[in-house]
Amino acid sequence: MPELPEVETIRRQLRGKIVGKKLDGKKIVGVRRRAKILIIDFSDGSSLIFHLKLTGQLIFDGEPSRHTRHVFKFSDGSQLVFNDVRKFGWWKYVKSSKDIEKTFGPEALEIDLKGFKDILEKRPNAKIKPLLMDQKFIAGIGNIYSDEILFAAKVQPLRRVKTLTPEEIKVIWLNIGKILKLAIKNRGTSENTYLDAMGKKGDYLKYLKVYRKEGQKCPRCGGMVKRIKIGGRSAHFCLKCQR
DNA sequence: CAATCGTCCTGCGGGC
DNA sequence: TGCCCGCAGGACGATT
Repeated sequence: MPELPEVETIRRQLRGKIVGKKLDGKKIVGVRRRAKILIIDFSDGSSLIFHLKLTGQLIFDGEPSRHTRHVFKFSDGSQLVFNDVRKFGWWKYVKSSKDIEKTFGPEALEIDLKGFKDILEKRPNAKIKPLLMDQKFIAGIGNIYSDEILFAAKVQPLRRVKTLTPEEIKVIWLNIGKILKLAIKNRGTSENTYLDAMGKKGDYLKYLKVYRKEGQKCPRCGGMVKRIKIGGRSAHFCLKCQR
């Protein structure tokens, strides 16, 4: 499912392909990302925005299939194919993307340690995993990367914010940057249906340590990886080395 | 008021 | 082999 690294991968690939082209007569001047939203900007200030949700794909010059929801055709004959098996994703044209952009918290890759500490202080009773996935709190992290970030930080997903030590907070913050950047470098995680804008799978799957590894041995300590439900969503963590 | 639950949707895998 | 059931999940609205 497309989280920050996957959408960022698509953004970088698309930028090189479509900036300068025209869509319905409007000139494309940029391709941006905010949280998990992809934004195509036009010269008149309007934008086309996309949320890929769980199974959305945006493939440049892709071949339409039975899961294709829309094909955007550029004036030079190239096209952008929007596929979505589960139909949770959406796209819309807006006069301005400002309103939607301000509904999100700070970008996960832009917040500094002090800023991270400051926002954590506002939610002392929250469980850390759902909080990392709350887009109004911090933008871009979903189920896969929240599990992986907390594993790297050796922190259990159920830990309450107020019980975290300053050192643990720092290590969580460090790993938000480290893991998201490494995932971008690998063009994301193709755990299920995700494909990048070139129609290729991402390579981060091989780096996953706990996500969907229930019952397997922890690669760090040999302990058991467990899956639990937190607020109806699955969370994976090592029983032994995550505290 | 924050946390949880139901909802949207389809493909897949487990169980029999 | 085939069918049924349950599960997966982002985000929003409703509910507790």
